[in-house]
Amino acid sequence: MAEQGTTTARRRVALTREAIVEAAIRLCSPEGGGVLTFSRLGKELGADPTAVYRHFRDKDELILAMTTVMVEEAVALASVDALGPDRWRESLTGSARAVRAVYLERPALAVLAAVRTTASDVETSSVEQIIGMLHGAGLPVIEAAECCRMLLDLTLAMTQSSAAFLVLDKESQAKDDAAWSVQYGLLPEDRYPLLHQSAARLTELFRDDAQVFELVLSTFLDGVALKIERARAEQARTERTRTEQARKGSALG
Amino acid sequence: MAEQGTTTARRRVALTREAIVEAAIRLCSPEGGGVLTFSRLGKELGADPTAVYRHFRDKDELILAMTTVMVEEAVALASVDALGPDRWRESLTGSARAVRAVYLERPALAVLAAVRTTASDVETSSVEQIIGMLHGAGLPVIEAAECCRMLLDLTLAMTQSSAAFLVLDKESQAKDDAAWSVQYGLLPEDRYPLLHQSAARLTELFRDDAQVFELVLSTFLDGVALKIERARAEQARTERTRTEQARKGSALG
DNA sequence: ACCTGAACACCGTTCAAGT
DNA sequence: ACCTGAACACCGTTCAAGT
Repeated sequence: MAEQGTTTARRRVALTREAIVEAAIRLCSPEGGGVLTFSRLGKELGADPTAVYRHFRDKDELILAMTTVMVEEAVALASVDALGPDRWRESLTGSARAVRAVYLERPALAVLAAVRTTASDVETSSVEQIIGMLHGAGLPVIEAAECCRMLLDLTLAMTQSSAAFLVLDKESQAKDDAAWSVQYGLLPEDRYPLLHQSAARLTELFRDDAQVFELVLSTFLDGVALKIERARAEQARTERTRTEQARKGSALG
Repeated sequence: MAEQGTTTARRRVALTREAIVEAAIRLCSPEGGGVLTFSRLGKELGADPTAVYRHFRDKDELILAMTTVMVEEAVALASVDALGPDRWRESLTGSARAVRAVYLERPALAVLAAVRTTASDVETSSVEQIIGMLHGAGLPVIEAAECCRMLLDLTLAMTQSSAAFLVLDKESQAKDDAAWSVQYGLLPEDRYPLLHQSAARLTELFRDDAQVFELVLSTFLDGVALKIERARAEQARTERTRTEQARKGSALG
């Protein structure tokens, strides 16, 4: 009998920063309703909506704290399979998928969080780890850092875009969906022969943006692989030159 | 003396769909204030805020109309330099940059528009054109369509992300900026040697997300180039086989 | 037929008052 | 020290009333 009262409000929880953040994150998941307002948050906590202001300066500060928690969860999930430099591709793919999955569990938060920076320790060491992996694979440090940042931006941006669609009310979602289906179904073959030919695939991709993300990720990583190959070739070339010069030097000396 | 009255409201315009959309788009640009509300829109039109409801069912319908206009502008700008299949890379780069530029001129609209679909004719023919170019470069039609969709999603997602930051109030922007600078400046070298080494570059990339976009775009297109090479090689292989079989057939016949 | 203005529900936020 | 509840400014939207 931990519960008391007959209201629809959730169990009364001690109002701490952590309890508030936890409740707020819960509200952002589809099961929690997918909307974050002070009114709903107050009900979830069994307290007055404005009580939250005793622990957070404003909504922005609350969102920042929520984001930190979510990022830490994503990083923990992502770095589980931190494989060696020879398997950088699988590692990066796994990390990107983990971030996306954790974010899409709370679309309403993902939309709010994607822009904001959270300077958490665990995130920092994860970035260091990724740079190390790419560097170990053959990329100069600066270039490795660039690739890490690109992957992060790319993943967050596309995830946020998916989240934004999930947050739309059902009506708008249906409107968008219908627009695509109808449009691609009615394309005149003589004016748009190629679109007509690929309409089925394009409709499929629209319905499932996880697939688009996988394709983009794979294509992007192909580009990274190319950078690594080039870097290795360059390194091999300079080493060969150095060896030759050394040989020449010893021959002359 | 076209102007009259002493209010801060703009010139009184005949209330048509086009006039409303034009005014609304203007409000979304930084010069226009960068915020779209019915109140501000009414003032801009010199009419009662609720007068807009005589021409648009709700705000969503207005945003859809605004998005259509902006997309058409972007497409017009993007297809100016539609070069041949041999220069697909420059064409796609130009298109992506054009879309990004047009969207970032009205960050407040970009944020609202990025998810919504607008089935405009001019957009359709632009997509057909891009698929044709990639197909001409050697990609099978379906794969060309996939690449087109990937590029579009990628560009819109990253552009929307940049727009979301521009829409943040100055205070939050400064907070984010400070967070990055401080964090990367204070990283202990012994724990984060690689991050310490690339801190300057990472800070630069954070400050200038146009640069990140260019890098991602280039890396992604490297991946597309690889797909094209593979497709060409595959095609050459099957053609050779067919020729050999034809030769064998004629030798046997 | 089109525009106006009062009204409503909802949002984030403030502040004086309670315990 | 922490929570409550009335109040405020602002938002999108509705609707009866004007012309």
